[in-house]
Amino acid sequence: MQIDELIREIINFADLCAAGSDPFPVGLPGVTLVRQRRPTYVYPVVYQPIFCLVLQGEKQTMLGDRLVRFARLQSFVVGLDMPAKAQVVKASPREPYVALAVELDLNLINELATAVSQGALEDERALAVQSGETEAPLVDAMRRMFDLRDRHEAQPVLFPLILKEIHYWLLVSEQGSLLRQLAKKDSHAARISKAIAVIKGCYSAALRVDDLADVAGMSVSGFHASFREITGTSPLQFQKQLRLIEARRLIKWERLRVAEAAYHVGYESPTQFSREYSRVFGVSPRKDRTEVPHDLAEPAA
Amino acid sequence: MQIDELIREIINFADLCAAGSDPFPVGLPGVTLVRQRRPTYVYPVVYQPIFCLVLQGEKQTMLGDRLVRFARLQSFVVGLDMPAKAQVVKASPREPYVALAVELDLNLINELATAVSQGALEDERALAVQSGETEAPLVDAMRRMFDLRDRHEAQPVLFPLILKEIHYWLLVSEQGSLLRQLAKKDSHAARISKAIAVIKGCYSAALRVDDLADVAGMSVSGFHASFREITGTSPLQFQKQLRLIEARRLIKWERLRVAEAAYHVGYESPTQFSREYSRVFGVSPRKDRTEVPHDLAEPAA
DNA sequence: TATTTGCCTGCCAATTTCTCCAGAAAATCT
DNA sequence: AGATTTTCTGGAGAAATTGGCAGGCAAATA
Repeated sequence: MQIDELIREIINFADLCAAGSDPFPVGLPGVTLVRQRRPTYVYPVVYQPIFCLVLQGEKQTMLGDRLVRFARLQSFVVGLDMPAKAQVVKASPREPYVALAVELDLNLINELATAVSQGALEDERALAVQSGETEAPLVDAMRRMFDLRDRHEAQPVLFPLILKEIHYWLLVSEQGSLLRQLAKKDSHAARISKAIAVIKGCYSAALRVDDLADVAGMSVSGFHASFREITGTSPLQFQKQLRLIEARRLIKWERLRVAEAAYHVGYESPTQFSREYSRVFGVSPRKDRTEVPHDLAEPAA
Repeated sequence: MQIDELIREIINFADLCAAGSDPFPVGLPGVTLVRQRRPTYVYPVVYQPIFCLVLQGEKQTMLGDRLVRFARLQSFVVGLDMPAKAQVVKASPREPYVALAVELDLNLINELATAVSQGALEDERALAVQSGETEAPLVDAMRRMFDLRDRHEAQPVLFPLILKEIHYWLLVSEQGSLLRQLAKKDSHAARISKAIAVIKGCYSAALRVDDLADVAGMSVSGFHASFREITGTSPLQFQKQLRLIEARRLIKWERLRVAEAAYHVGYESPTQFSREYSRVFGVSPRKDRTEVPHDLAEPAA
């Protein structure tokens, strides 16, 4: 079966590039391969719009109050920039967690959507992260895309085509509900997306929820409800996550002092910053700064 | 008249067991006798499905915004787990408030309902607590049930029969509208009942009304409306009552510290907890903890 | 006497609940 | 079928709840 072929192929490739655990590029723009030899702790991430096909092992992510789990041949589609918590739950050196991811291009989605949507689209429940079994044509397209990685002469021509094809299949797949919504002007999803862009754009600035609702063109309460429905969190929590994740980066990798990091991401009181930091990461910022940065991979609890 | 007989009999019995004011068992499972020698303050209770026949004195209960009053030979039927406020308003040492109560078994109700409902049931207005004059066969059945209390040899055979009979009469009585509705799958009452089960099951967890509505299979606004119609209160108030009543128990009887009690019943901020507690009980939690627990019975205001 | 601890109160912004209403859908009647 | 009534849904907006924080008080502790 082609699928097993793809899996074997990719896993071999991953073994060769034993570069480590962080996602690493495969030679195609926007395409990355993720591999983990061990279950990990829960770690916070910021997703971008992405399509990720799990080939081996299992992973779960938490969006606010929601928990989704992905196993072999399942996949997830993220349609929005989203902070989340992820955890690889099944992985071993013999059988590591392996997944192939492609960044999505929302412009491309919009473009395709106009061509696709004849029938009036139903209002489906659209979540920021959709998951489920991967439809066969998608797996196949991913395989063909992956095969392009060292056909340098073919890439410039074929890669855009396959990318477009993947976007198409996603758009019409079951998991594509959010993408379809996003393409629809004035849908809730599209409005929330606009608001999220604002939050991301200035996450270190003081944020007034009223203004966001305004940007989205919704009532404050309606905005809250939709926001939660789609992202699984409230606007403020969303922003807080972004802030803290960035702060952590500043602290662990840029070695900023705690207070500096706090101010940098928009906190006015280092006290408050410290409290929230500890609550989210389980470690105080001071500690994170002191300790040597280490690999994500850890024996699972 | 047989009724007077029953009353005299029970009152005598109650005098014998001068155990005090709390409801006390009469030797039949699920059957209790309530006696109060004095009017009481308003006190919060959590009803279970129950049928309660008032024999002497008067009592009133408040469900949210509704006030119902029960006097001699009136009775009330509670079909749902319901927090409420009760108050004995007419009682004296010479003529105490006396009532006989039987817990109801909703499974039994369902069972009987299928046997009973030939005619398509009308949609009647169904309230969580129904009250009114007690129909004669019911009083009679209650009398016969009460007489079983010391016929230990007859109990195993006759008690289930009488219980069933009582359920039957309730189901067809005027006060049985809620019971009839509950038995009907997909009725509003049945849906709300499901939601209430959820609330009760985890009243100390963060609860989202959207989800409750989901459980009930109704729109949020429809859910609100139905919930209020049946219970006389809103979902949040309902949950809050449960929380605070439990918290009060923890504070007065288990002697938990205020903050602990707050966390225990699901508040994340003792501040807020304290505020609400005072509002509902008229006394700050601190005070309730400090003061010696005392009897419910107090001279009425 | 000074400090600490536990709690209450007021204030603020965020979040959620809840009412109300218009339009859609379903049921009922003609 | 078509008309009418009833019921339901979804959304806006007002109102309430919530949690955080600062200030204060009073009892317990040092």
